[in-house]
Amino acid sequence: MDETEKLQTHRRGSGVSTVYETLRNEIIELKLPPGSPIDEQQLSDRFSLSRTPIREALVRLAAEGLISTLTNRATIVSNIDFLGLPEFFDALTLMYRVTTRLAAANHAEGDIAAILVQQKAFEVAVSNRDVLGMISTNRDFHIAIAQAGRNRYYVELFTRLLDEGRRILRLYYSSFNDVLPRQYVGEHEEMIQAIINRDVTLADRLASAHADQIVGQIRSYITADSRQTARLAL
Amino acid sequence: MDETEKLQTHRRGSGVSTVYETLRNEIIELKLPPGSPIDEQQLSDRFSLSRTPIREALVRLAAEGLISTLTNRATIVSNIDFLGLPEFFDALTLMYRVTTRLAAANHAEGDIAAILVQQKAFEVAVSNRDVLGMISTNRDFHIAIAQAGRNRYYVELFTRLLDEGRRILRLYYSSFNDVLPRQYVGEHEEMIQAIINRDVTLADRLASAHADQIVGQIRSYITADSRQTARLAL
DNA sequence: TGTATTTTTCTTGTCGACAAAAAGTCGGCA
DNA sequence: TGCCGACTTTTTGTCGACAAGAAAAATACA
Repeated sequence: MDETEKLQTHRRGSGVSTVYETLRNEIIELKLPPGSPIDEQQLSDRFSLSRTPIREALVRLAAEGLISTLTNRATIVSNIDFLGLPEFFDALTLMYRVTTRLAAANHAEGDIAAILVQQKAFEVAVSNRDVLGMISTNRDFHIAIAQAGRNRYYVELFTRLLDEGRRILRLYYSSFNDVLPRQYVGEHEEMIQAIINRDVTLADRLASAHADQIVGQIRSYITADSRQTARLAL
Repeated sequence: MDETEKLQTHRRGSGVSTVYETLRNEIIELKLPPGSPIDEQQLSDRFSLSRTPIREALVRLAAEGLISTLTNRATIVSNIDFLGLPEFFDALTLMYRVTTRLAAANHAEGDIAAILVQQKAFEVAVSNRDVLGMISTNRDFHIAIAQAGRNRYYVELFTRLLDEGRRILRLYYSSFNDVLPRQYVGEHEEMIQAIINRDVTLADRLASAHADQIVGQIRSYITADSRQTARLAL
């Protein structure tokens, strides 16, 4: 780490949040890969803070499941649990459906505009073939929808799931081609229209199909047979 | 607080968990009512610990939303958000359904036994007219079902929702009569049978009805018209 | 040379103290 | 008497240091 994070003095109380958010981002963006050890002393030097606020930030990350702390031993970035993937897909699909449904039912003044902003950003990322941008703008788009649904419990769980999804997708982002993302743009537009029309049933159906698409795509990445010798004639 | 919590020396690392769990229980059981201030110094004395581990426990509680911390100012037990109750009911109902469904689909060796243990405890609480016991054993029963469903995301959210529900119910526990709880015993038994038979559809329907019951009951408590002068002839 | 045991080192968990921020208090002034 | 500003007190956020536990290294022994 060659970057000296903050040289100027922090405002009292802002330290923990800064550390928390910075580490959170680095974990989700795989800048800190799963399994990598977290050294408190090192972070203390990096942020020019005592170990106490560092520790509080780590406790918050641990509560979110982003890091795992072995008592009295090391603390590491949580591994991606491939065995738990079916559970993950199930919950993700349910949240896609529920949030889109609720958005159609509950959206109010300004929600649509917020959703459109994110959709626009997603479109730009797609046309730029900016794969990492697609992953993160797609997340923002769906969170905007969730927020329009006005249920903080769903928003919170969905955010966690989408961020966990970002970690997984980052592993395979080189596998992205540009045909599926273009399809997503269209699906997003359909969902927005259904939400505007307050067509709950259609919103649900579209979200469900959309979720199946994404889950299917992730599945195909993971199970992709990358053996170069597979087609070898013997 | 006349209770001296722990006089003997703690095992290293066990301190935070102890404080966390103790406070968590006291918050959920309304022993620490919503809005009551949390004094770090006081807790430090009570648990015979430095303020550092106390603080880490508080950070965890804050991450769960059980306490609210005003930066540089006070930290208090979170208020029960009555305005957010519709969201709460919606999420609670969904989790009732999803967990019972999954339990019917995924339960394995030993799960049923664990569920029956909790159901037995609930029955005992009901026949003893132990209202507080009913509230907590009912929670344990449904968490046992959720665990049989094998989805950690749902288990986690459901646990949070049920515990938040315990706080609310405690406020009205004096309103409990013994007719509804007896009905719950029957409904629980039906749900168990559906799970054993792996009848997903029936499990879903029963859970849905059960959730409606409970939500309706809480609603009736909250909106109960307790004005003594209401029937006064004028 | 391989294994068991002790020693060292490193990291984490805990502590007491200090500093900053806010609330509360007191006195002055209109 | 009522309001405003400076001072005091209280509580939180941060710090540097120490102690315990575990891993790694070094040593002793078969």
